[in-house]
Amino acid sequence: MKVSTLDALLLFLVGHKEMSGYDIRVLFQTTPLAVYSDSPGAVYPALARLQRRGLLRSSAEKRGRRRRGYQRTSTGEEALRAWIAAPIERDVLTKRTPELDMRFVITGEFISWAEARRFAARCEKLYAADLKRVEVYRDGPGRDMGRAPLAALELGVRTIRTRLAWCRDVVAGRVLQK
Amino acid sequence: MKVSTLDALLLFLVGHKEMSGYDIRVLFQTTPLAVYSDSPGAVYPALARLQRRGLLRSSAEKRGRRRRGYQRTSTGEEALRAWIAAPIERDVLTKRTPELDMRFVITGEFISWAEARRFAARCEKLYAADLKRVEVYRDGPGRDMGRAPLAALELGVRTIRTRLAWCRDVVAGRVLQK
DNA sequence: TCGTCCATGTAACGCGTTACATGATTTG
DNA sequence: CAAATCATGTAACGCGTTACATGGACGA
Repeated sequence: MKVSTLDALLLFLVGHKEMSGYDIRVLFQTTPLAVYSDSPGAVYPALARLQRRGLLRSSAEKRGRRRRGYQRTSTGEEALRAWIAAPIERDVLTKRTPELDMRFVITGEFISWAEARRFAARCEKLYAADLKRVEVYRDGPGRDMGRAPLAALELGVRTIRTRLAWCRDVVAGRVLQK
Repeated sequence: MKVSTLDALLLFLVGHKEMSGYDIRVLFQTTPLAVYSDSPGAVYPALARLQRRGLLRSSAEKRGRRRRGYQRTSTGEEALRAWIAAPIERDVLTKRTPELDMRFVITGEFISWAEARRFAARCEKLYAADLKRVEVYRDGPGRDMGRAPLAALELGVRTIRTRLAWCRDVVAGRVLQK
């Protein structure tokens, strides 16, 4: 059962503690980690889709209140575990980093910190390869670029270095010291 | 005349040198700077839309060949200049960085390197403010987060620091030395 | 009861994705 | 001429965006 990143995030949040669409919207407005839209047109349909697919279940009405609380089903848990265990696609590394970060967080909270470290270790290897590739491009076909593209490429290199170093620090347990 | 980031990139590319949809697809496949999809279902409709809006013009058929070469119209140039001159939205800084990088490159190539530096200077100020905001969050409500979210937040901080330092280097002319 | 939050939803629209369908040109 | 490659397009689908609609809860 394949799910999107937003789906996975919703499955994670709702399983951790019963939540309503409104709760999620508030959460998305107030924490800097959630990169997702808090607009009703994004959240409510996403929840409804997950319910229709059987990954979520909703307590229709609690105490006569008109508030819809969602919980994760066992099928939903399977889907979430599958999402966490999926291989890391290359383009996620540099082009969809928020997705990668989200996955790290969910892995750490839903599975274990140790598993999150293993995830970081895998990313480290991929970033190391990626860094080489970009540097090769910069020193090869990148030669005849203008100043602005070259500078942007340099930013790309630095960004990968930053993320690579962070992975190493997570693996080595150096990341929460300071 | 409002245009998307992809629109702006197409307007830039096509004005620099007459290009076909296929040329653009090949470019998107081979350069690491272009974050955009090279799928025909993305490129051709985008070009067609721009032509329908009068921002691009196409030489129907060159020498009986069935290749559609696009050029920028004067309206298209206006739209591109407007896109470059637009204010920098906050969420672009951290949530849609490829867009920001693209804008830096286009500014440098289409206007001037000096203008690109001014753009970097504006980003620098915004990043400095952003860094403070995220650090405040980390030391405030971020206190009661788990290890993984905290580590992700740390990555966020480092990423902003990297981009901030890059902006400073661009402004100071230190970015292409080494 | 009137306004103001809380809370959920829906409709129109744009756009990207995947997949398929061609036509034209080159190469063997 | 057949096969590969160049080059353009379209159709179905999913999903996010903006904007609007609704309806209960609660205080003044």
